[in-house]
Amino acid sequence: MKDGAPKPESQAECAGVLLPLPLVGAYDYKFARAAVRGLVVMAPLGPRESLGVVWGKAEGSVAESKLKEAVPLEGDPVLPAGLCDFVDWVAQYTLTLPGLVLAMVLRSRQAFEPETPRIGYVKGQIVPAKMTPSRRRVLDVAADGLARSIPQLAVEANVTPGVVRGLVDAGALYAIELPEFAPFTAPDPGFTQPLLDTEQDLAAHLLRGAVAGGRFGVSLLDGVTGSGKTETYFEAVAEALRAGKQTLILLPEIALTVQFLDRFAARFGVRPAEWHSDLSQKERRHVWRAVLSGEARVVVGARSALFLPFKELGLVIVDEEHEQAYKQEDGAIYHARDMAVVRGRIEGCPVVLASATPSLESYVNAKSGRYAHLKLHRRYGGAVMPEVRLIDLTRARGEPGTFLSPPLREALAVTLGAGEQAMLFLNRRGYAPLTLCEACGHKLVCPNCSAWLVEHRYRKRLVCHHCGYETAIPPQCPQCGTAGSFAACGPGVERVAEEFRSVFPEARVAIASSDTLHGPLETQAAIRAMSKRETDVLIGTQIVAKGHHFPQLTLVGVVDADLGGSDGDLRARERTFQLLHQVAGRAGRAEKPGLVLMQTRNPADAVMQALISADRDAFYDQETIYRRTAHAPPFGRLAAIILSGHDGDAVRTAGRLLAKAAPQARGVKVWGPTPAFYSLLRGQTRERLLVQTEKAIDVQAYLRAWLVAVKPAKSVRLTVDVDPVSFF
DNA sequence: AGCACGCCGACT
DNA sequence: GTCGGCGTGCTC
Repeated sequence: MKDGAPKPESQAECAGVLLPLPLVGAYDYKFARAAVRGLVVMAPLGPRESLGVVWGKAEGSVAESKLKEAVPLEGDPVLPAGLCDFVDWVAQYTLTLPGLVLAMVLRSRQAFEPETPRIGYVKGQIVPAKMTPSRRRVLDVAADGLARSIPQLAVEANVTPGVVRGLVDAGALYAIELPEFAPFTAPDPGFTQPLLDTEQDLAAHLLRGAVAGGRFGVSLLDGVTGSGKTETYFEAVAEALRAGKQTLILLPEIALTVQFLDRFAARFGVRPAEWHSDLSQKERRHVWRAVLSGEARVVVGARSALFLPFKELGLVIVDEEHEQAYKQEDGAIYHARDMAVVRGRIEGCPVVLASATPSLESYVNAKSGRYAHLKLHRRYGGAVMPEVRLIDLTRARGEPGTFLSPPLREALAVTLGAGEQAMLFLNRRGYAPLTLCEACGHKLVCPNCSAWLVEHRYRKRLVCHHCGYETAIPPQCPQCGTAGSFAACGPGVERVAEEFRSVFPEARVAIASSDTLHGPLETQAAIRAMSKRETDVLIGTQIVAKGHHFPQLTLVGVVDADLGGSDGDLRARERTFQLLHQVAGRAGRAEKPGLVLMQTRNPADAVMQALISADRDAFYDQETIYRRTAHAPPFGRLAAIILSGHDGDAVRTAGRLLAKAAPQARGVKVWGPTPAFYSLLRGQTRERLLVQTEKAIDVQAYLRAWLVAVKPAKSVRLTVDVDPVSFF
C-alpha cells in the first residue's frame, strides 16, 4: 500500500465503550487510533452525544459498518485502571448495570469541560414582595454579606435551590463573579507532633507499618468513645503523605465534617479536600480533577467519594464504620464500608475501619484474624466512662400518659439542683407517633404509605415521616365523625419536652430534632447554646447522639431504650446497642463522672445487660453465636429482591411468579414474597423476597440465573439488594 | 438518561 | 380538525 493512501474502513480500531447510562453492556465504537481501557471519550448516541469510557475489546454483535466513531476528549484523559476494575466489581457484586456504576464515577459531568467563571450571590437592598419563612431563612444566611453559591445558600438555609433562585429573580440576591479556586495545598505530616499515649502509639505504629508496607490489609481500630481514634489514624495518614500516596477518609455524614476538618487542619496545617452531595457543580469539578491529577492528597468524603479517580491511593479509612448511613439504598444499592475494603484490595493498599461499636461483621473478622484488631481501651485525658443504670418500667412507672419515671425525674432534679446539664434522648420526632379515635379506634394513617401519621403539635400538623405527606389535624374522626375524640399514643420529643416543662418549669429546655433545627447552622447554634450553658436540658432525637462534647453534661436519660425492637430485623439488637452506647457516651466527658439512666421494659435483655456491665464483647460474642446458628451474615449470605409499583395486583402477581421460578439449589433458601415492612410507601406497593444462602454459595450467580428467566410486568420495578441491612 | 414515536382529551 | 399528556422503546 502506498504512503498517504486513505485507510480502508476495516483498519479502523474498534472498542467497547461503557456509557454512564442504564444500558445492558458496553457499546462498540470505531476509533481513529488504538484506544486504551479507561480512555474518556465523546460517543455519538442516537441524536445526541454522551460521555463514555473505553472499557475493552469490541463485543462484535453490531456490524462494523454500522458503528459510529467515538472521539477521545482533549488531552486524552484516562481513568485509573483500578477505578475501572472497581466499577466492574461493584456492578457484578450488586447486580447493578455497569453503566449506572460508571455514572457514579462521572458524577461531575463538567469534569472535562473547560472552566467557566464561578458566580456567587450576595444580599441586595431589594426586599422581595412575597416573604415566606423559607425566603426569610435564606436572607438571614446572606445577611453577613458573604458571597455564596446557590446550593450553598440552599443548604445553609435548609431550603430547596428553587427558593434561592426565586430570590435571585426577585432581585433580593444579586450575582457577582468569584475568584478561581486556589489549588489544594498538600497537608504537612510534620505540621504538629501528636501527643499519643502508649496504647495509641502502638496502634499508630502498626498502622504506619501497614501504610509503609503498601499492601492490602484491613485493620479494625476499635476504641471506646473519646479514646482518640482520629488522632491515631491521622498517623497513618501522615505516613501515606510521606510515602507520596493519596488518602481517602470516609465519614458517614457530612454534618460532622466541620469539626472533623478543623481537627485535620490542626494536625496537618490545611484542610483536606471535601467530597459530598452538597458541593456545587464547580466545586465538584475542582475536587474531581484535583483527585485525578494527584493535586488533592487527602479527600474526606461521604460514601460517594469511593468512586473518585484516585491514581495513587495508599490508604482508605472508614470512620464510624458501623454506621448505617454507609448503606446506599437508592439507585445503585451498595455498602460503602464493604466497597471501601474492595477498593483497598484492588488498589493494593491498607484499609482502616474505625468505631467504638463495630458492626458485628467487622468484629467477627477481627476476632477470626482476617482483620488486625487494634484496641484502644482508655478514654483520652483520663475521663472515666459514665455509669449506666436501668430503670425497670414494669416496676417504676409514673402516672398513665407520662413518660419520665419517678427515678428519672428525681435524677433530673438532683442534676439541675447541682447546676449541671442533662440530656433526654428519644429517637422519635414530633409529639406522638400515633393518633387514634377513642370512640371507634380508627388510626390516622398516611394515604400514600402504610405508616401512622405523626402529630407535630408545635406546627399543628399531622406528618408522614416516610413520604412527607402533611395535613391539618381534622376536627373530627374521618371514620365515625366524633369530634374531639383523638388521643395521642406514645411519646415523641415534643411530648417529652411538654412533660418536662410541667415538672421543671424553671429549667431552660431546647428540643433538638430535624423539625426544630433547620440546617447545619441552627444545629451548630443549638450545640453552642448547650456548650455555653444557655440550655439546661437538651431533649433530642438521633441528632444529639453523636460527636458533641458538653463538659457540664452529667446526666443522660434514655426515655425508651426498647424502641429499636428486637423482632424481624437481624441487626435491630446490634443497632440498638450501638445507638444507646453512643448516647451514653455523651455523659461525663470531662473530669465530672456521668450517669446514664435507661428506661426499659426488658431489663434482663442482653442489650441492656451489655450496656450496664460495660462488657461489650460479651454481647458481641452472644450475637455472634446467634448469627452463626441462624446462618445469618457474616456466616451466610442474604439478598433481597424488592418488587414495587403503583399497580398492587401486578406487583403481587410478579412476586408469586418470581417465587415459583426460583431455581432449586443446595444451600439456598428463598423466603417470600411478603409485603415489605412498609408495604405501601409513597403510593407504591412493595413486596419482598429474601434469599438466604450458605457462605460458600455465589449469590450473584444464583440471582442472575434466576432473574434472566423472569420478566415481570412493565409496571413492576425489580430491585436487588445484596447484603440488605434494612427491612423496609 | 434523553429523546423519539404513539395513541387519547381540550383548544385556536 | 390540531396541540400535547406521558407510557414504551431505542440508542453501538
